[in-house]
Amino acid sequence: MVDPKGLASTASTDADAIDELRAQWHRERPDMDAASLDAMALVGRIKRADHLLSKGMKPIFAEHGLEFPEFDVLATLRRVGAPHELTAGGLLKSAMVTSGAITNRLDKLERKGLIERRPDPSDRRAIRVRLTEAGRELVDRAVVDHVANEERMLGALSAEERGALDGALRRLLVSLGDTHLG
Amino acid sequence: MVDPKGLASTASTDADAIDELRAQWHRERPDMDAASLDAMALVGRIKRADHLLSKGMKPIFAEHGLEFPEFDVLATLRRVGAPHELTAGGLLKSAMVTSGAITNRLDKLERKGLIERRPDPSDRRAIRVRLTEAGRELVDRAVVDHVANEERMLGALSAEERGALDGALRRLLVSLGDTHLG
DNA sequence: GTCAAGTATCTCAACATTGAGAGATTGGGT
DNA sequence: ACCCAATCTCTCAATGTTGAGATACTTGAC
Repeated sequence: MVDPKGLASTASTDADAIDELRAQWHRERPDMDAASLDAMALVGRIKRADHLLSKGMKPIFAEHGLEFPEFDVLATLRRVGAPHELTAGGLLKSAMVTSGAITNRLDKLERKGLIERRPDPSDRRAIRVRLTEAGRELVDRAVVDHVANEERMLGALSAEERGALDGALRRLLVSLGDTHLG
Repeated sequence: MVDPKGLASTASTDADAIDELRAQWHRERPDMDAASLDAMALVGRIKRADHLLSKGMKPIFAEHGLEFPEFDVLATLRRVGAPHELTAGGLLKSAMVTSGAITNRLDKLERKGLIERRPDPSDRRAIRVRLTEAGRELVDRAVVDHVANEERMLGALSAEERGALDGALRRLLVSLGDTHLG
């Protein structure tokens, strides 16, 4: 078992699944240098963290009769402010999915009466998607439970650790060009 | 526009899409406290980082005729070492997907001649999945390009930043119980 | 030994997404 | 005015995943 971070004497640093993965690659492919393995480990940790956090969110959304894709649309409409309206294209870019996925999400939400579609008065190719009263009430309730759950899942990290993590991720995102929602 | 990190005077810190999202929520729901918004932002950054990194990996896998799910299985078998063999259950736990997904992945890889399924001699419920020679050669080639690409995508971060990010993510993962691959 | 509970894999329907493409509309250049 | 490229949304087949259930086998308690 390698100790890539040189922290064997630091009792507070426990190993995670990715340390195991890195050690396996190091044993099997000793030709890969440390920087490569570190990159692989970091990307792997981001993926696994996303996976576990997403899994932990599901039950909260389910309590409100939603799944993440639906909540994502409702929350996007909610946070742009009254009249809680965007075009399908605006939603698409914010959600980072393709147009087919947005059509599907809107169909589901429309059937539930949480959003309405109306023609865009200034561009007849576009539609305007708007939260219904029921939709606004639901997302306003759901978001409170959702963020409380997120805080709970991050509970093991101190404010300093969260700040460091957040700052480094912001720099990564900026470098990947993720500078705008729409 | 809020400045949640108090870094307005630090010219080197650019805003990303999540800063925009946070500002929108702050304006629309001033009742949500800073810690809640910070948690939402951090989780959002992890999700967006995963999404962008995953998207950036696709073309590399495609160059080798693979998609991520297939590469994931091949890489898991490769890194356990000779004879590059695991049960379907072992693969399932490492990949964090359900049994149906693993069956599907193995079917595809078997059709391509990259893995073989044989009965487990010591447990007749189980199957042993093994890299073929073609599978081992392919994954050994693909992994080199893959990690080079990962390094490239992380290129904007200094070694110190990567270390801080990695360390904080490890602590998060450990706190979420992600301590073993299998 | 027998039986119940647990485990390993596969099957299958439901669902979300992608990616290519169609249809309608817009807008700039000529 | 006209055209052509770009834009906006929807459609649809293909793909991958989940989650429940079926089947076969193993294990431990009695």
